[in-house]
Amino acid sequence: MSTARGVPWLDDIEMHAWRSLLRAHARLLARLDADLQASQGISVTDYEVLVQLSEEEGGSMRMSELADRLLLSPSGLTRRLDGLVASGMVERHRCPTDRRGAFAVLTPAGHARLRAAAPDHVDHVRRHFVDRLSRKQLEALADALDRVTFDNVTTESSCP
Amino acid sequence: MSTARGVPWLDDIEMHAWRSLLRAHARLLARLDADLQASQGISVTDYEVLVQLSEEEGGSMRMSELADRLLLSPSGLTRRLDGLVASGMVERHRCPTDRRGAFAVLTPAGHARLRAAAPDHVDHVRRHFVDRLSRKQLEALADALDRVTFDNVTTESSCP
DNA sequence: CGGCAGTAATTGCGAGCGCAACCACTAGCC
DNA sequence: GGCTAGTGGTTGCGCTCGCAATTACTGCCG
Repeated sequence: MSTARGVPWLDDIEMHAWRSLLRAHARLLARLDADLQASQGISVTDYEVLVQLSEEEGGSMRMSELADRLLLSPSGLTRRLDGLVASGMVERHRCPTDRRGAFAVLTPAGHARLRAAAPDHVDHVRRHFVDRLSRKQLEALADALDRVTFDNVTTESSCP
Repeated sequence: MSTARGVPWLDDIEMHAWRSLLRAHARLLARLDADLQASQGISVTDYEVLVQLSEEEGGSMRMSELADRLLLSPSGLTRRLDGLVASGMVERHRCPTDRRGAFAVLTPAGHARLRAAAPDHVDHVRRHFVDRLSRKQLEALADALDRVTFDNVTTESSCP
């Protein structure tokens, strides 16, 4: 069976894979967010900011770089950082060599908050995701999903 | 290496699988939404409503049932339907046997809109997702993701 | 029958995010 | 040097969504 344009419809297996991806993502994120909020009073998105910064030398990263890693738009990051700055976990520093630019810098308080929350979050991710899959399944999952992501950057590539 | 609570940290493979899931979902949805919006002027979320209704006998479904299938909260669905009703693709019908309830019903115009958009959307899903994976990979993906979803319903289950 | 707990859908409100417009600044070209 | 194109980050605005409160109704128990 084909669509009007000759494209074959999705069969059961294809549809199943597609819907499973949507469902797994939605439920997993909702669950992890609820769990971390309940046990540590911090959202997963804020937590991810702290993680990214902590992985960088000096706990410091350019805004644009940080936005890329968090899959966030520049404006989204600006406002997310506002909250973290307000609660003293991150500071903004002007870039000395390019005065347009700014760094997000992890404060000692932010680092402490991350260290306090990390064990719980890792535990949640294990319980709801990692520990439900075998080693081979994890590798296969990552491989398949990377194949999907590859070349799916949002940059327009319309060459007729 | 373990966290303070004795939970082992995620190793490279575990972390890779986890981040790949987040990235694949984010990029894929952004891409499909942009593509369908560009080619058919309809959002993927609106499209999904039409799909769910069309799969039901008479193109009609209870609000709560529809919300579940779309992974949407009741209030979210109410407002999403407002838009579709305003553009004439869906109607609300009161339930005759239970006057609290309502049905969302696909109109002929909504059905036509769906038929017009479906080939394009299926094509996009194929190009960015399904056709990038082998049959075995699709099955493995669905299986792994279902294992993650299983029992991850948002219902609280806190029994000490 | 009368009251009351439970349920279906909607509405008020606020959080989070992206796009487009907007500074502030850099860099290249004359 | 001065002008212009381009870049990094922030702000105005609007959209989507979830939670909590609300409305309208059902169904049960006395």
